Amino acid sequence: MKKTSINDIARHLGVSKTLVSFVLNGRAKEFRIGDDIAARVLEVAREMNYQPNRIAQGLRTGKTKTIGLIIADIANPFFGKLGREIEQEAALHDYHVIFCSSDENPEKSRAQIAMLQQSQVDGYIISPPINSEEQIRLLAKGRIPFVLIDRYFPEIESDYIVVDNYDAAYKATSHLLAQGRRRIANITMNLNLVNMNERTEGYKQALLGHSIAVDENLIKVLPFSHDNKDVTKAIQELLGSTDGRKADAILFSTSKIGVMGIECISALGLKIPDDVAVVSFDNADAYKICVSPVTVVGQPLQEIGKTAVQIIMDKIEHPRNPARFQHIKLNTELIVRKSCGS
Amino acid sequence: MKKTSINDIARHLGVSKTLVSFVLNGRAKEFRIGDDIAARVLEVAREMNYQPNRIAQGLRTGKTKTIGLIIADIANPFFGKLGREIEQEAALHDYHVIFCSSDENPEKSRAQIAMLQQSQVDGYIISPPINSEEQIRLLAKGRIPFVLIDRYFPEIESDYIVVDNYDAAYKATSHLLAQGRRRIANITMNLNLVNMNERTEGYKQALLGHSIAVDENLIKVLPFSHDNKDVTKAIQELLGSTDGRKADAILFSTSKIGVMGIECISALGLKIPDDVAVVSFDNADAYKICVSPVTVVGQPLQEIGKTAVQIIMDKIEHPRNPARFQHIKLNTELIVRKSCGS
DNA sequence: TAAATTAGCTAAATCGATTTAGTAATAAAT
DNA sequence: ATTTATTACTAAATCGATTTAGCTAATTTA
Repeated sequence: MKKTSINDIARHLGVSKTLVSFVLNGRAKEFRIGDDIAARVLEVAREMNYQPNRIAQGLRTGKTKTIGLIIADIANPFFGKLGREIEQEAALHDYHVIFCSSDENPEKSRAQIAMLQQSQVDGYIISPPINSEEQIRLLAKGRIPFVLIDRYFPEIESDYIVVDNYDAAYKATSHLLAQGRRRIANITMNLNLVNMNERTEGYKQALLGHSIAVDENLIKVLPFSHDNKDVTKAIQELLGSTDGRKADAILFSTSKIGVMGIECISALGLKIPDDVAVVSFDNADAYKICVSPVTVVGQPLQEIGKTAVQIIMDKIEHPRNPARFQHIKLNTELIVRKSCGS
Repeated sequence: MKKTSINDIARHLGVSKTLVSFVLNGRAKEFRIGDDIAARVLEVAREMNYQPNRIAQGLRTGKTKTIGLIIADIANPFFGKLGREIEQEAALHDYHVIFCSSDENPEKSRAQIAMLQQSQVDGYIISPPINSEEQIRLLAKGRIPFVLIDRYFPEIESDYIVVDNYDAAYKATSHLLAQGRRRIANITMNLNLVNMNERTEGYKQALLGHSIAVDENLIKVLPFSHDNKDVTKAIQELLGSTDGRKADAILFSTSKIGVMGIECISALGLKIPDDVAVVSFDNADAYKICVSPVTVVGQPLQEIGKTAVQIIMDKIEHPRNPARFQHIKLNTELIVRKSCGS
């Protein structure tokens, strides 16, 4: 049972495949195809269950109706939710998306971009790992539409959609200060990532704004591919000593770190918020049912995803020369729960 | 800066594109291409940064090196993790994957399958919604490789990979019984899904096996697209009355329901495990940092994902006629934490 | 009535690869 | 010296669409 092609329909009706193509593309009027034969084509196409071959269309038109998405890890709910929004918005434009998890590894992302290029995707949405500047620059040269999300490279001209990380961390830290916390720690990861860096900057400025000196010992930067051990060590150093703990509050810069961190805090037998207050980036499900539900910085995932797709679509449909780049910075929302005291 | 094609290389070297194709496919020896010219081709290909056009290859060879994945929701960590495993294993075979979230909606899944067919994917991995039997049957007729995961249709001949849901629920329920619980409830969703049905069957048989009658009032079947309200209602009915609660334990059949459920339990001011013991399917992150960490039924996601891809690859590479179908049933692991008492 | 226009359709090129069938030149065998 | 093999390569068909250029017959205009 081979698939029906445009040729099969043409042969079946004794007309040219040109005619069939015109009709199926809804351009019958434009090319003065007779009403009766046009109707017959549609009818036969349905009868024979004709499905256009997108690969063939793609070869001829240069459009695959596919966008490539590179994120750190689709198993991470933050990216999962983002991916879902992107998939949904893309579907509205009759596009589908190839998901690639880079693990924040520039070598992986390089290989993934290459593969997506070979597959002739029409556009890319990328959350670029550090040290992937060169790949991105190359992409830009290739004139293939792309948007960066979550982070960006200040030195590269491109479209990007991010949240106001500085402001978000500033708000979160201020909230902790307002609850009377003074020795506020920050656990984050590789500060070469702009977004992480901005978060820590916002945290520092909030402290300074309230006339509190920044104590570098309270800032724990985890190695890139962190795991439970790294988090445990950081928490130990901040809260471990029995006589007077170093910190009375922690700002987690990602939910992956935060979830592990809270696990450690519980393991140490400490209570949130009594022994230590907690705020985290990203509104993970886990935070809702936590020992004491965690106050978080919520990101507008739907808007990020939707806008990213829309920018890509716009670039695909209206290739501008020279390009004008959109730099979109969205606001976050501090969702107050119980982890900072009442 | 247009992309380099095989023709460009051929022209540049004054040879035929046939020769170039042979060399680039590593079939130089096979077709007796001279060593020197073969070396030159490779050299020039690198210099000109040649990237094969997979779309063109796909059209000619009929292989797109793409597999389509249809799951309920990529934002759901269960499917996110599964998707990640599938992506990873596929990459090993130089395949990539198009993700589609069906929301358990058969109409969506139908449209997604159609789109994937048009895109000529080489194979499908599908977690089929209820009432999608007809689509699956059609796929089977089309001779395109596919595997079902998480659930299957007993009446359709196909490959599938599932876990032993009956056994998993039996073990989980037995564990609750062993902790002295007697009024054990089950909150699940649409029982037309085989996997959900098997879970509830395992639950019932465990009760009967311990000479406890099944009380249908303790089994709450949530509507298909359930949300917080549905869960709240179920929990209310089970635990709401102040005088003597109906249930002293709950088995949640999915983590999505379970996480919401625990939120409700907390909202009612009840304590786990003192007021009610809890076991849930799926080892969600949230369960690790819960008020009292939740005992769960862990599924072998890596094995499911890996095996699914391997079966698809095998079918793509060795199209068998007549087909022989693999029915794989994997074991689960009961991960005991604190939510059932000590 | 001849020229110009329009309606309705088709042939063939094209996208970028793969693959079959073949050719020309040289070397080996008879 | 002729036939046969072998070596090194190429022309052209093909996959399934889109699209340009053009053709014929009927109709309108001059």
